[in-house]
Amino acid sequence: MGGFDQMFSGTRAAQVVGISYRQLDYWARTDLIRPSGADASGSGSRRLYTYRDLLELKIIKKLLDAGIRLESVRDVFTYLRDHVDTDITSAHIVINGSSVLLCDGEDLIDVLRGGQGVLNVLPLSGVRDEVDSNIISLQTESPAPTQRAINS
Amino acid sequence: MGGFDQMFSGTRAAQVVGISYRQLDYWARTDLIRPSGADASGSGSRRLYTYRDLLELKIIKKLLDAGIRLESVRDVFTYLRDHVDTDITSAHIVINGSSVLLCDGEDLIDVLRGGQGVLNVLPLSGVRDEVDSNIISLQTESPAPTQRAINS
DNA sequence: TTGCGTACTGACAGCGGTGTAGTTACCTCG
DNA sequence: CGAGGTAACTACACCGCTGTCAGTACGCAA
Repeated sequence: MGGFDQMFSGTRAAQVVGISYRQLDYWARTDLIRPSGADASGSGSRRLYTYRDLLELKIIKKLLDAGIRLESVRDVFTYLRDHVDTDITSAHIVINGSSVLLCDGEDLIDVLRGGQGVLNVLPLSGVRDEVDSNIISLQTESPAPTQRAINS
Repeated sequence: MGGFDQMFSGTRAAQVVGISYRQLDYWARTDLIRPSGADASGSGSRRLYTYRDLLELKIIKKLLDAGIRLESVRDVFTYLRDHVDTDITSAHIVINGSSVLLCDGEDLIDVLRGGQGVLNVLPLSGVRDEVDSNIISLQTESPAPTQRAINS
């Protein structure tokens, strides 16, 4: 799947990730996740989301589906962006109160064993697969317009 | 700590657990957790919470503190009460979507390794300790009234 | 350039959860 | 029994999030 250079409109991004446009809009307006390709610039303009944006959107959705409050998800992403530079598709995200780790293997088990509070553990193994799969199936159902590399 | 036969008023229960009375009241009214000793029967009446109620309240608080939505916590407790009979102070609560497990040791690691969605893991090791400790310290600050076995 | 499609925008409603404050009535003590 | 303290009750406000709908204006194809 060589979708790294693809750009996705707001509408398409919401479809791929499986959220409502309203949610996407609200998250962008309230700075949870803004489109990296192009931000909105008024009525009728187009947001452009990168492939990496879509992965992040999917992670947010998974956390919400797991019952995490959006307000907590905000804290998680703020922390992640300030402290974690590595590729977000590796391993597991482990949320321990206000700290967030990326770990796997024995590290993961250590964290688990050492915990006193609630841990939220999100395996990232399926995130990319699901996004890729949705990009393809939606492309089949409603192909992108003529212009290259824009999914809208 | 031989508090198993103790009864706690609503006010005291909220103090011990570290929540507002408003929260406790709302949770009781909306059936998240009702007092097992005695339910409210009108203005001026007294709720009575058992020690086990306090443990459950504490678990709820810990889940909320971890950013879990109250609505999700409701689902967890509904499931727990329907499916899990064992002593709730053992091991770890593992929430996997809409299913909830109590497990520890290798079971815990198996669940973790097999997961595709987000897991919420709550170690129960400290719950009893914290509740006990708070019962004692609050008893010292503001002792129970003369009537025996009622903490109010 | 024009016209159409539609993405963004703004407004408002509804819901859940929590805080605040006043009222009612129970409970306990003297 | 009566009085006082206070727990339960009720009302309402506020906030965050999500859904719905109508208006505005951008973007693209002809």
